[in-house]
Amino acid sequence: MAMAPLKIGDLARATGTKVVTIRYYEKIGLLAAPNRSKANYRAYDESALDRLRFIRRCRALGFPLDQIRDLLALSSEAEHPCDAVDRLTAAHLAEVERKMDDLSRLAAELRRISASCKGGDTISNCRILDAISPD
Amino acid sequence: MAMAPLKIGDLARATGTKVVTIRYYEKIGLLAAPNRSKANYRAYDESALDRLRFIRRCRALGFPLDQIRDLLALSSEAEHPCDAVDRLTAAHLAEVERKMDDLSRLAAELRRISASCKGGDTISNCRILDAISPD
DNA sequence: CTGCCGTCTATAGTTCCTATAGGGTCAAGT
DNA sequence: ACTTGACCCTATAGGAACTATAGACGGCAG
Repeated sequence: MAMAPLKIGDLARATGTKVVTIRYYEKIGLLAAPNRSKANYRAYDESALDRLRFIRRCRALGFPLDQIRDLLALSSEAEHPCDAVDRLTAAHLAEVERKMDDLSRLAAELRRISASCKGGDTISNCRILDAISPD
Repeated sequence: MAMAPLKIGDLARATGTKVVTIRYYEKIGLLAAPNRSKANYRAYDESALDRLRFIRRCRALGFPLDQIRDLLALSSEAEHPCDAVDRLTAAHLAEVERKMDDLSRLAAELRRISASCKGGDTISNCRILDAISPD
């Protein structure tokens, strides 16, 4: 037995996405057009929820929609040729690791600022510009 | 003695930014308008390079320009009132930590895909959708 | 001194949303 | 049955953050 289908607003609330944004993703083919209810309302199932959640989190991490399309393709085409998958995952993995490095440096600096703030009532030496890949 | 000033193209190459984007950042006040050479070329110094590098990395991490403005303000105004700094850093830190979590889940899944790929010549079960905060 | 590349300003187009207008649907209350 | 309010629909316009293009000048290598 299937669960009660989700309306677009339910999906929006569950993922922190605006309703219009969901319709936009459908229009550009990132989300499949779902079945419609009698009243012509979009009726989603759980898999749409997973997919949308993934898209939104990737967006928040700075991935453009094209790259997200790539990543999603990895999940839906089981018979991908292996070398293509490898190239794609390796490239994305490298980027993800770079981002994690940058974030951890930024986090460290934010913590430092916050700590130096606890002492007095102003801060005086902020090295936030050095925080990310001083390279 | 000062270094030879950087032209806009040098800055672009050094930071992986398009020349037009740098001019755009200047126009919206994110980057200060630099001195000009005799030929009316923009002449940058090292500090512009640091600042631009920071901006670009933050953008790649999904921070909007407004938040980047905040972060940069933390570095330039030494006499920030402490409670405001604290609120700002705490909010950014929480977001940074969330992003790191998501990225590490994504990295793990990308590694898993890559590993399962090494064995055969196609992949069959991809759980990339579960990769980010299965929540 | 002639290419050719880099810079300049200014404007139009692209991506990824976001807001608004104008209208239909539905469950609850009266 | 009727209305009120929260939801849904399509369609279009606007905003943020670029990106591409046009048209003109600067500068330096051959």
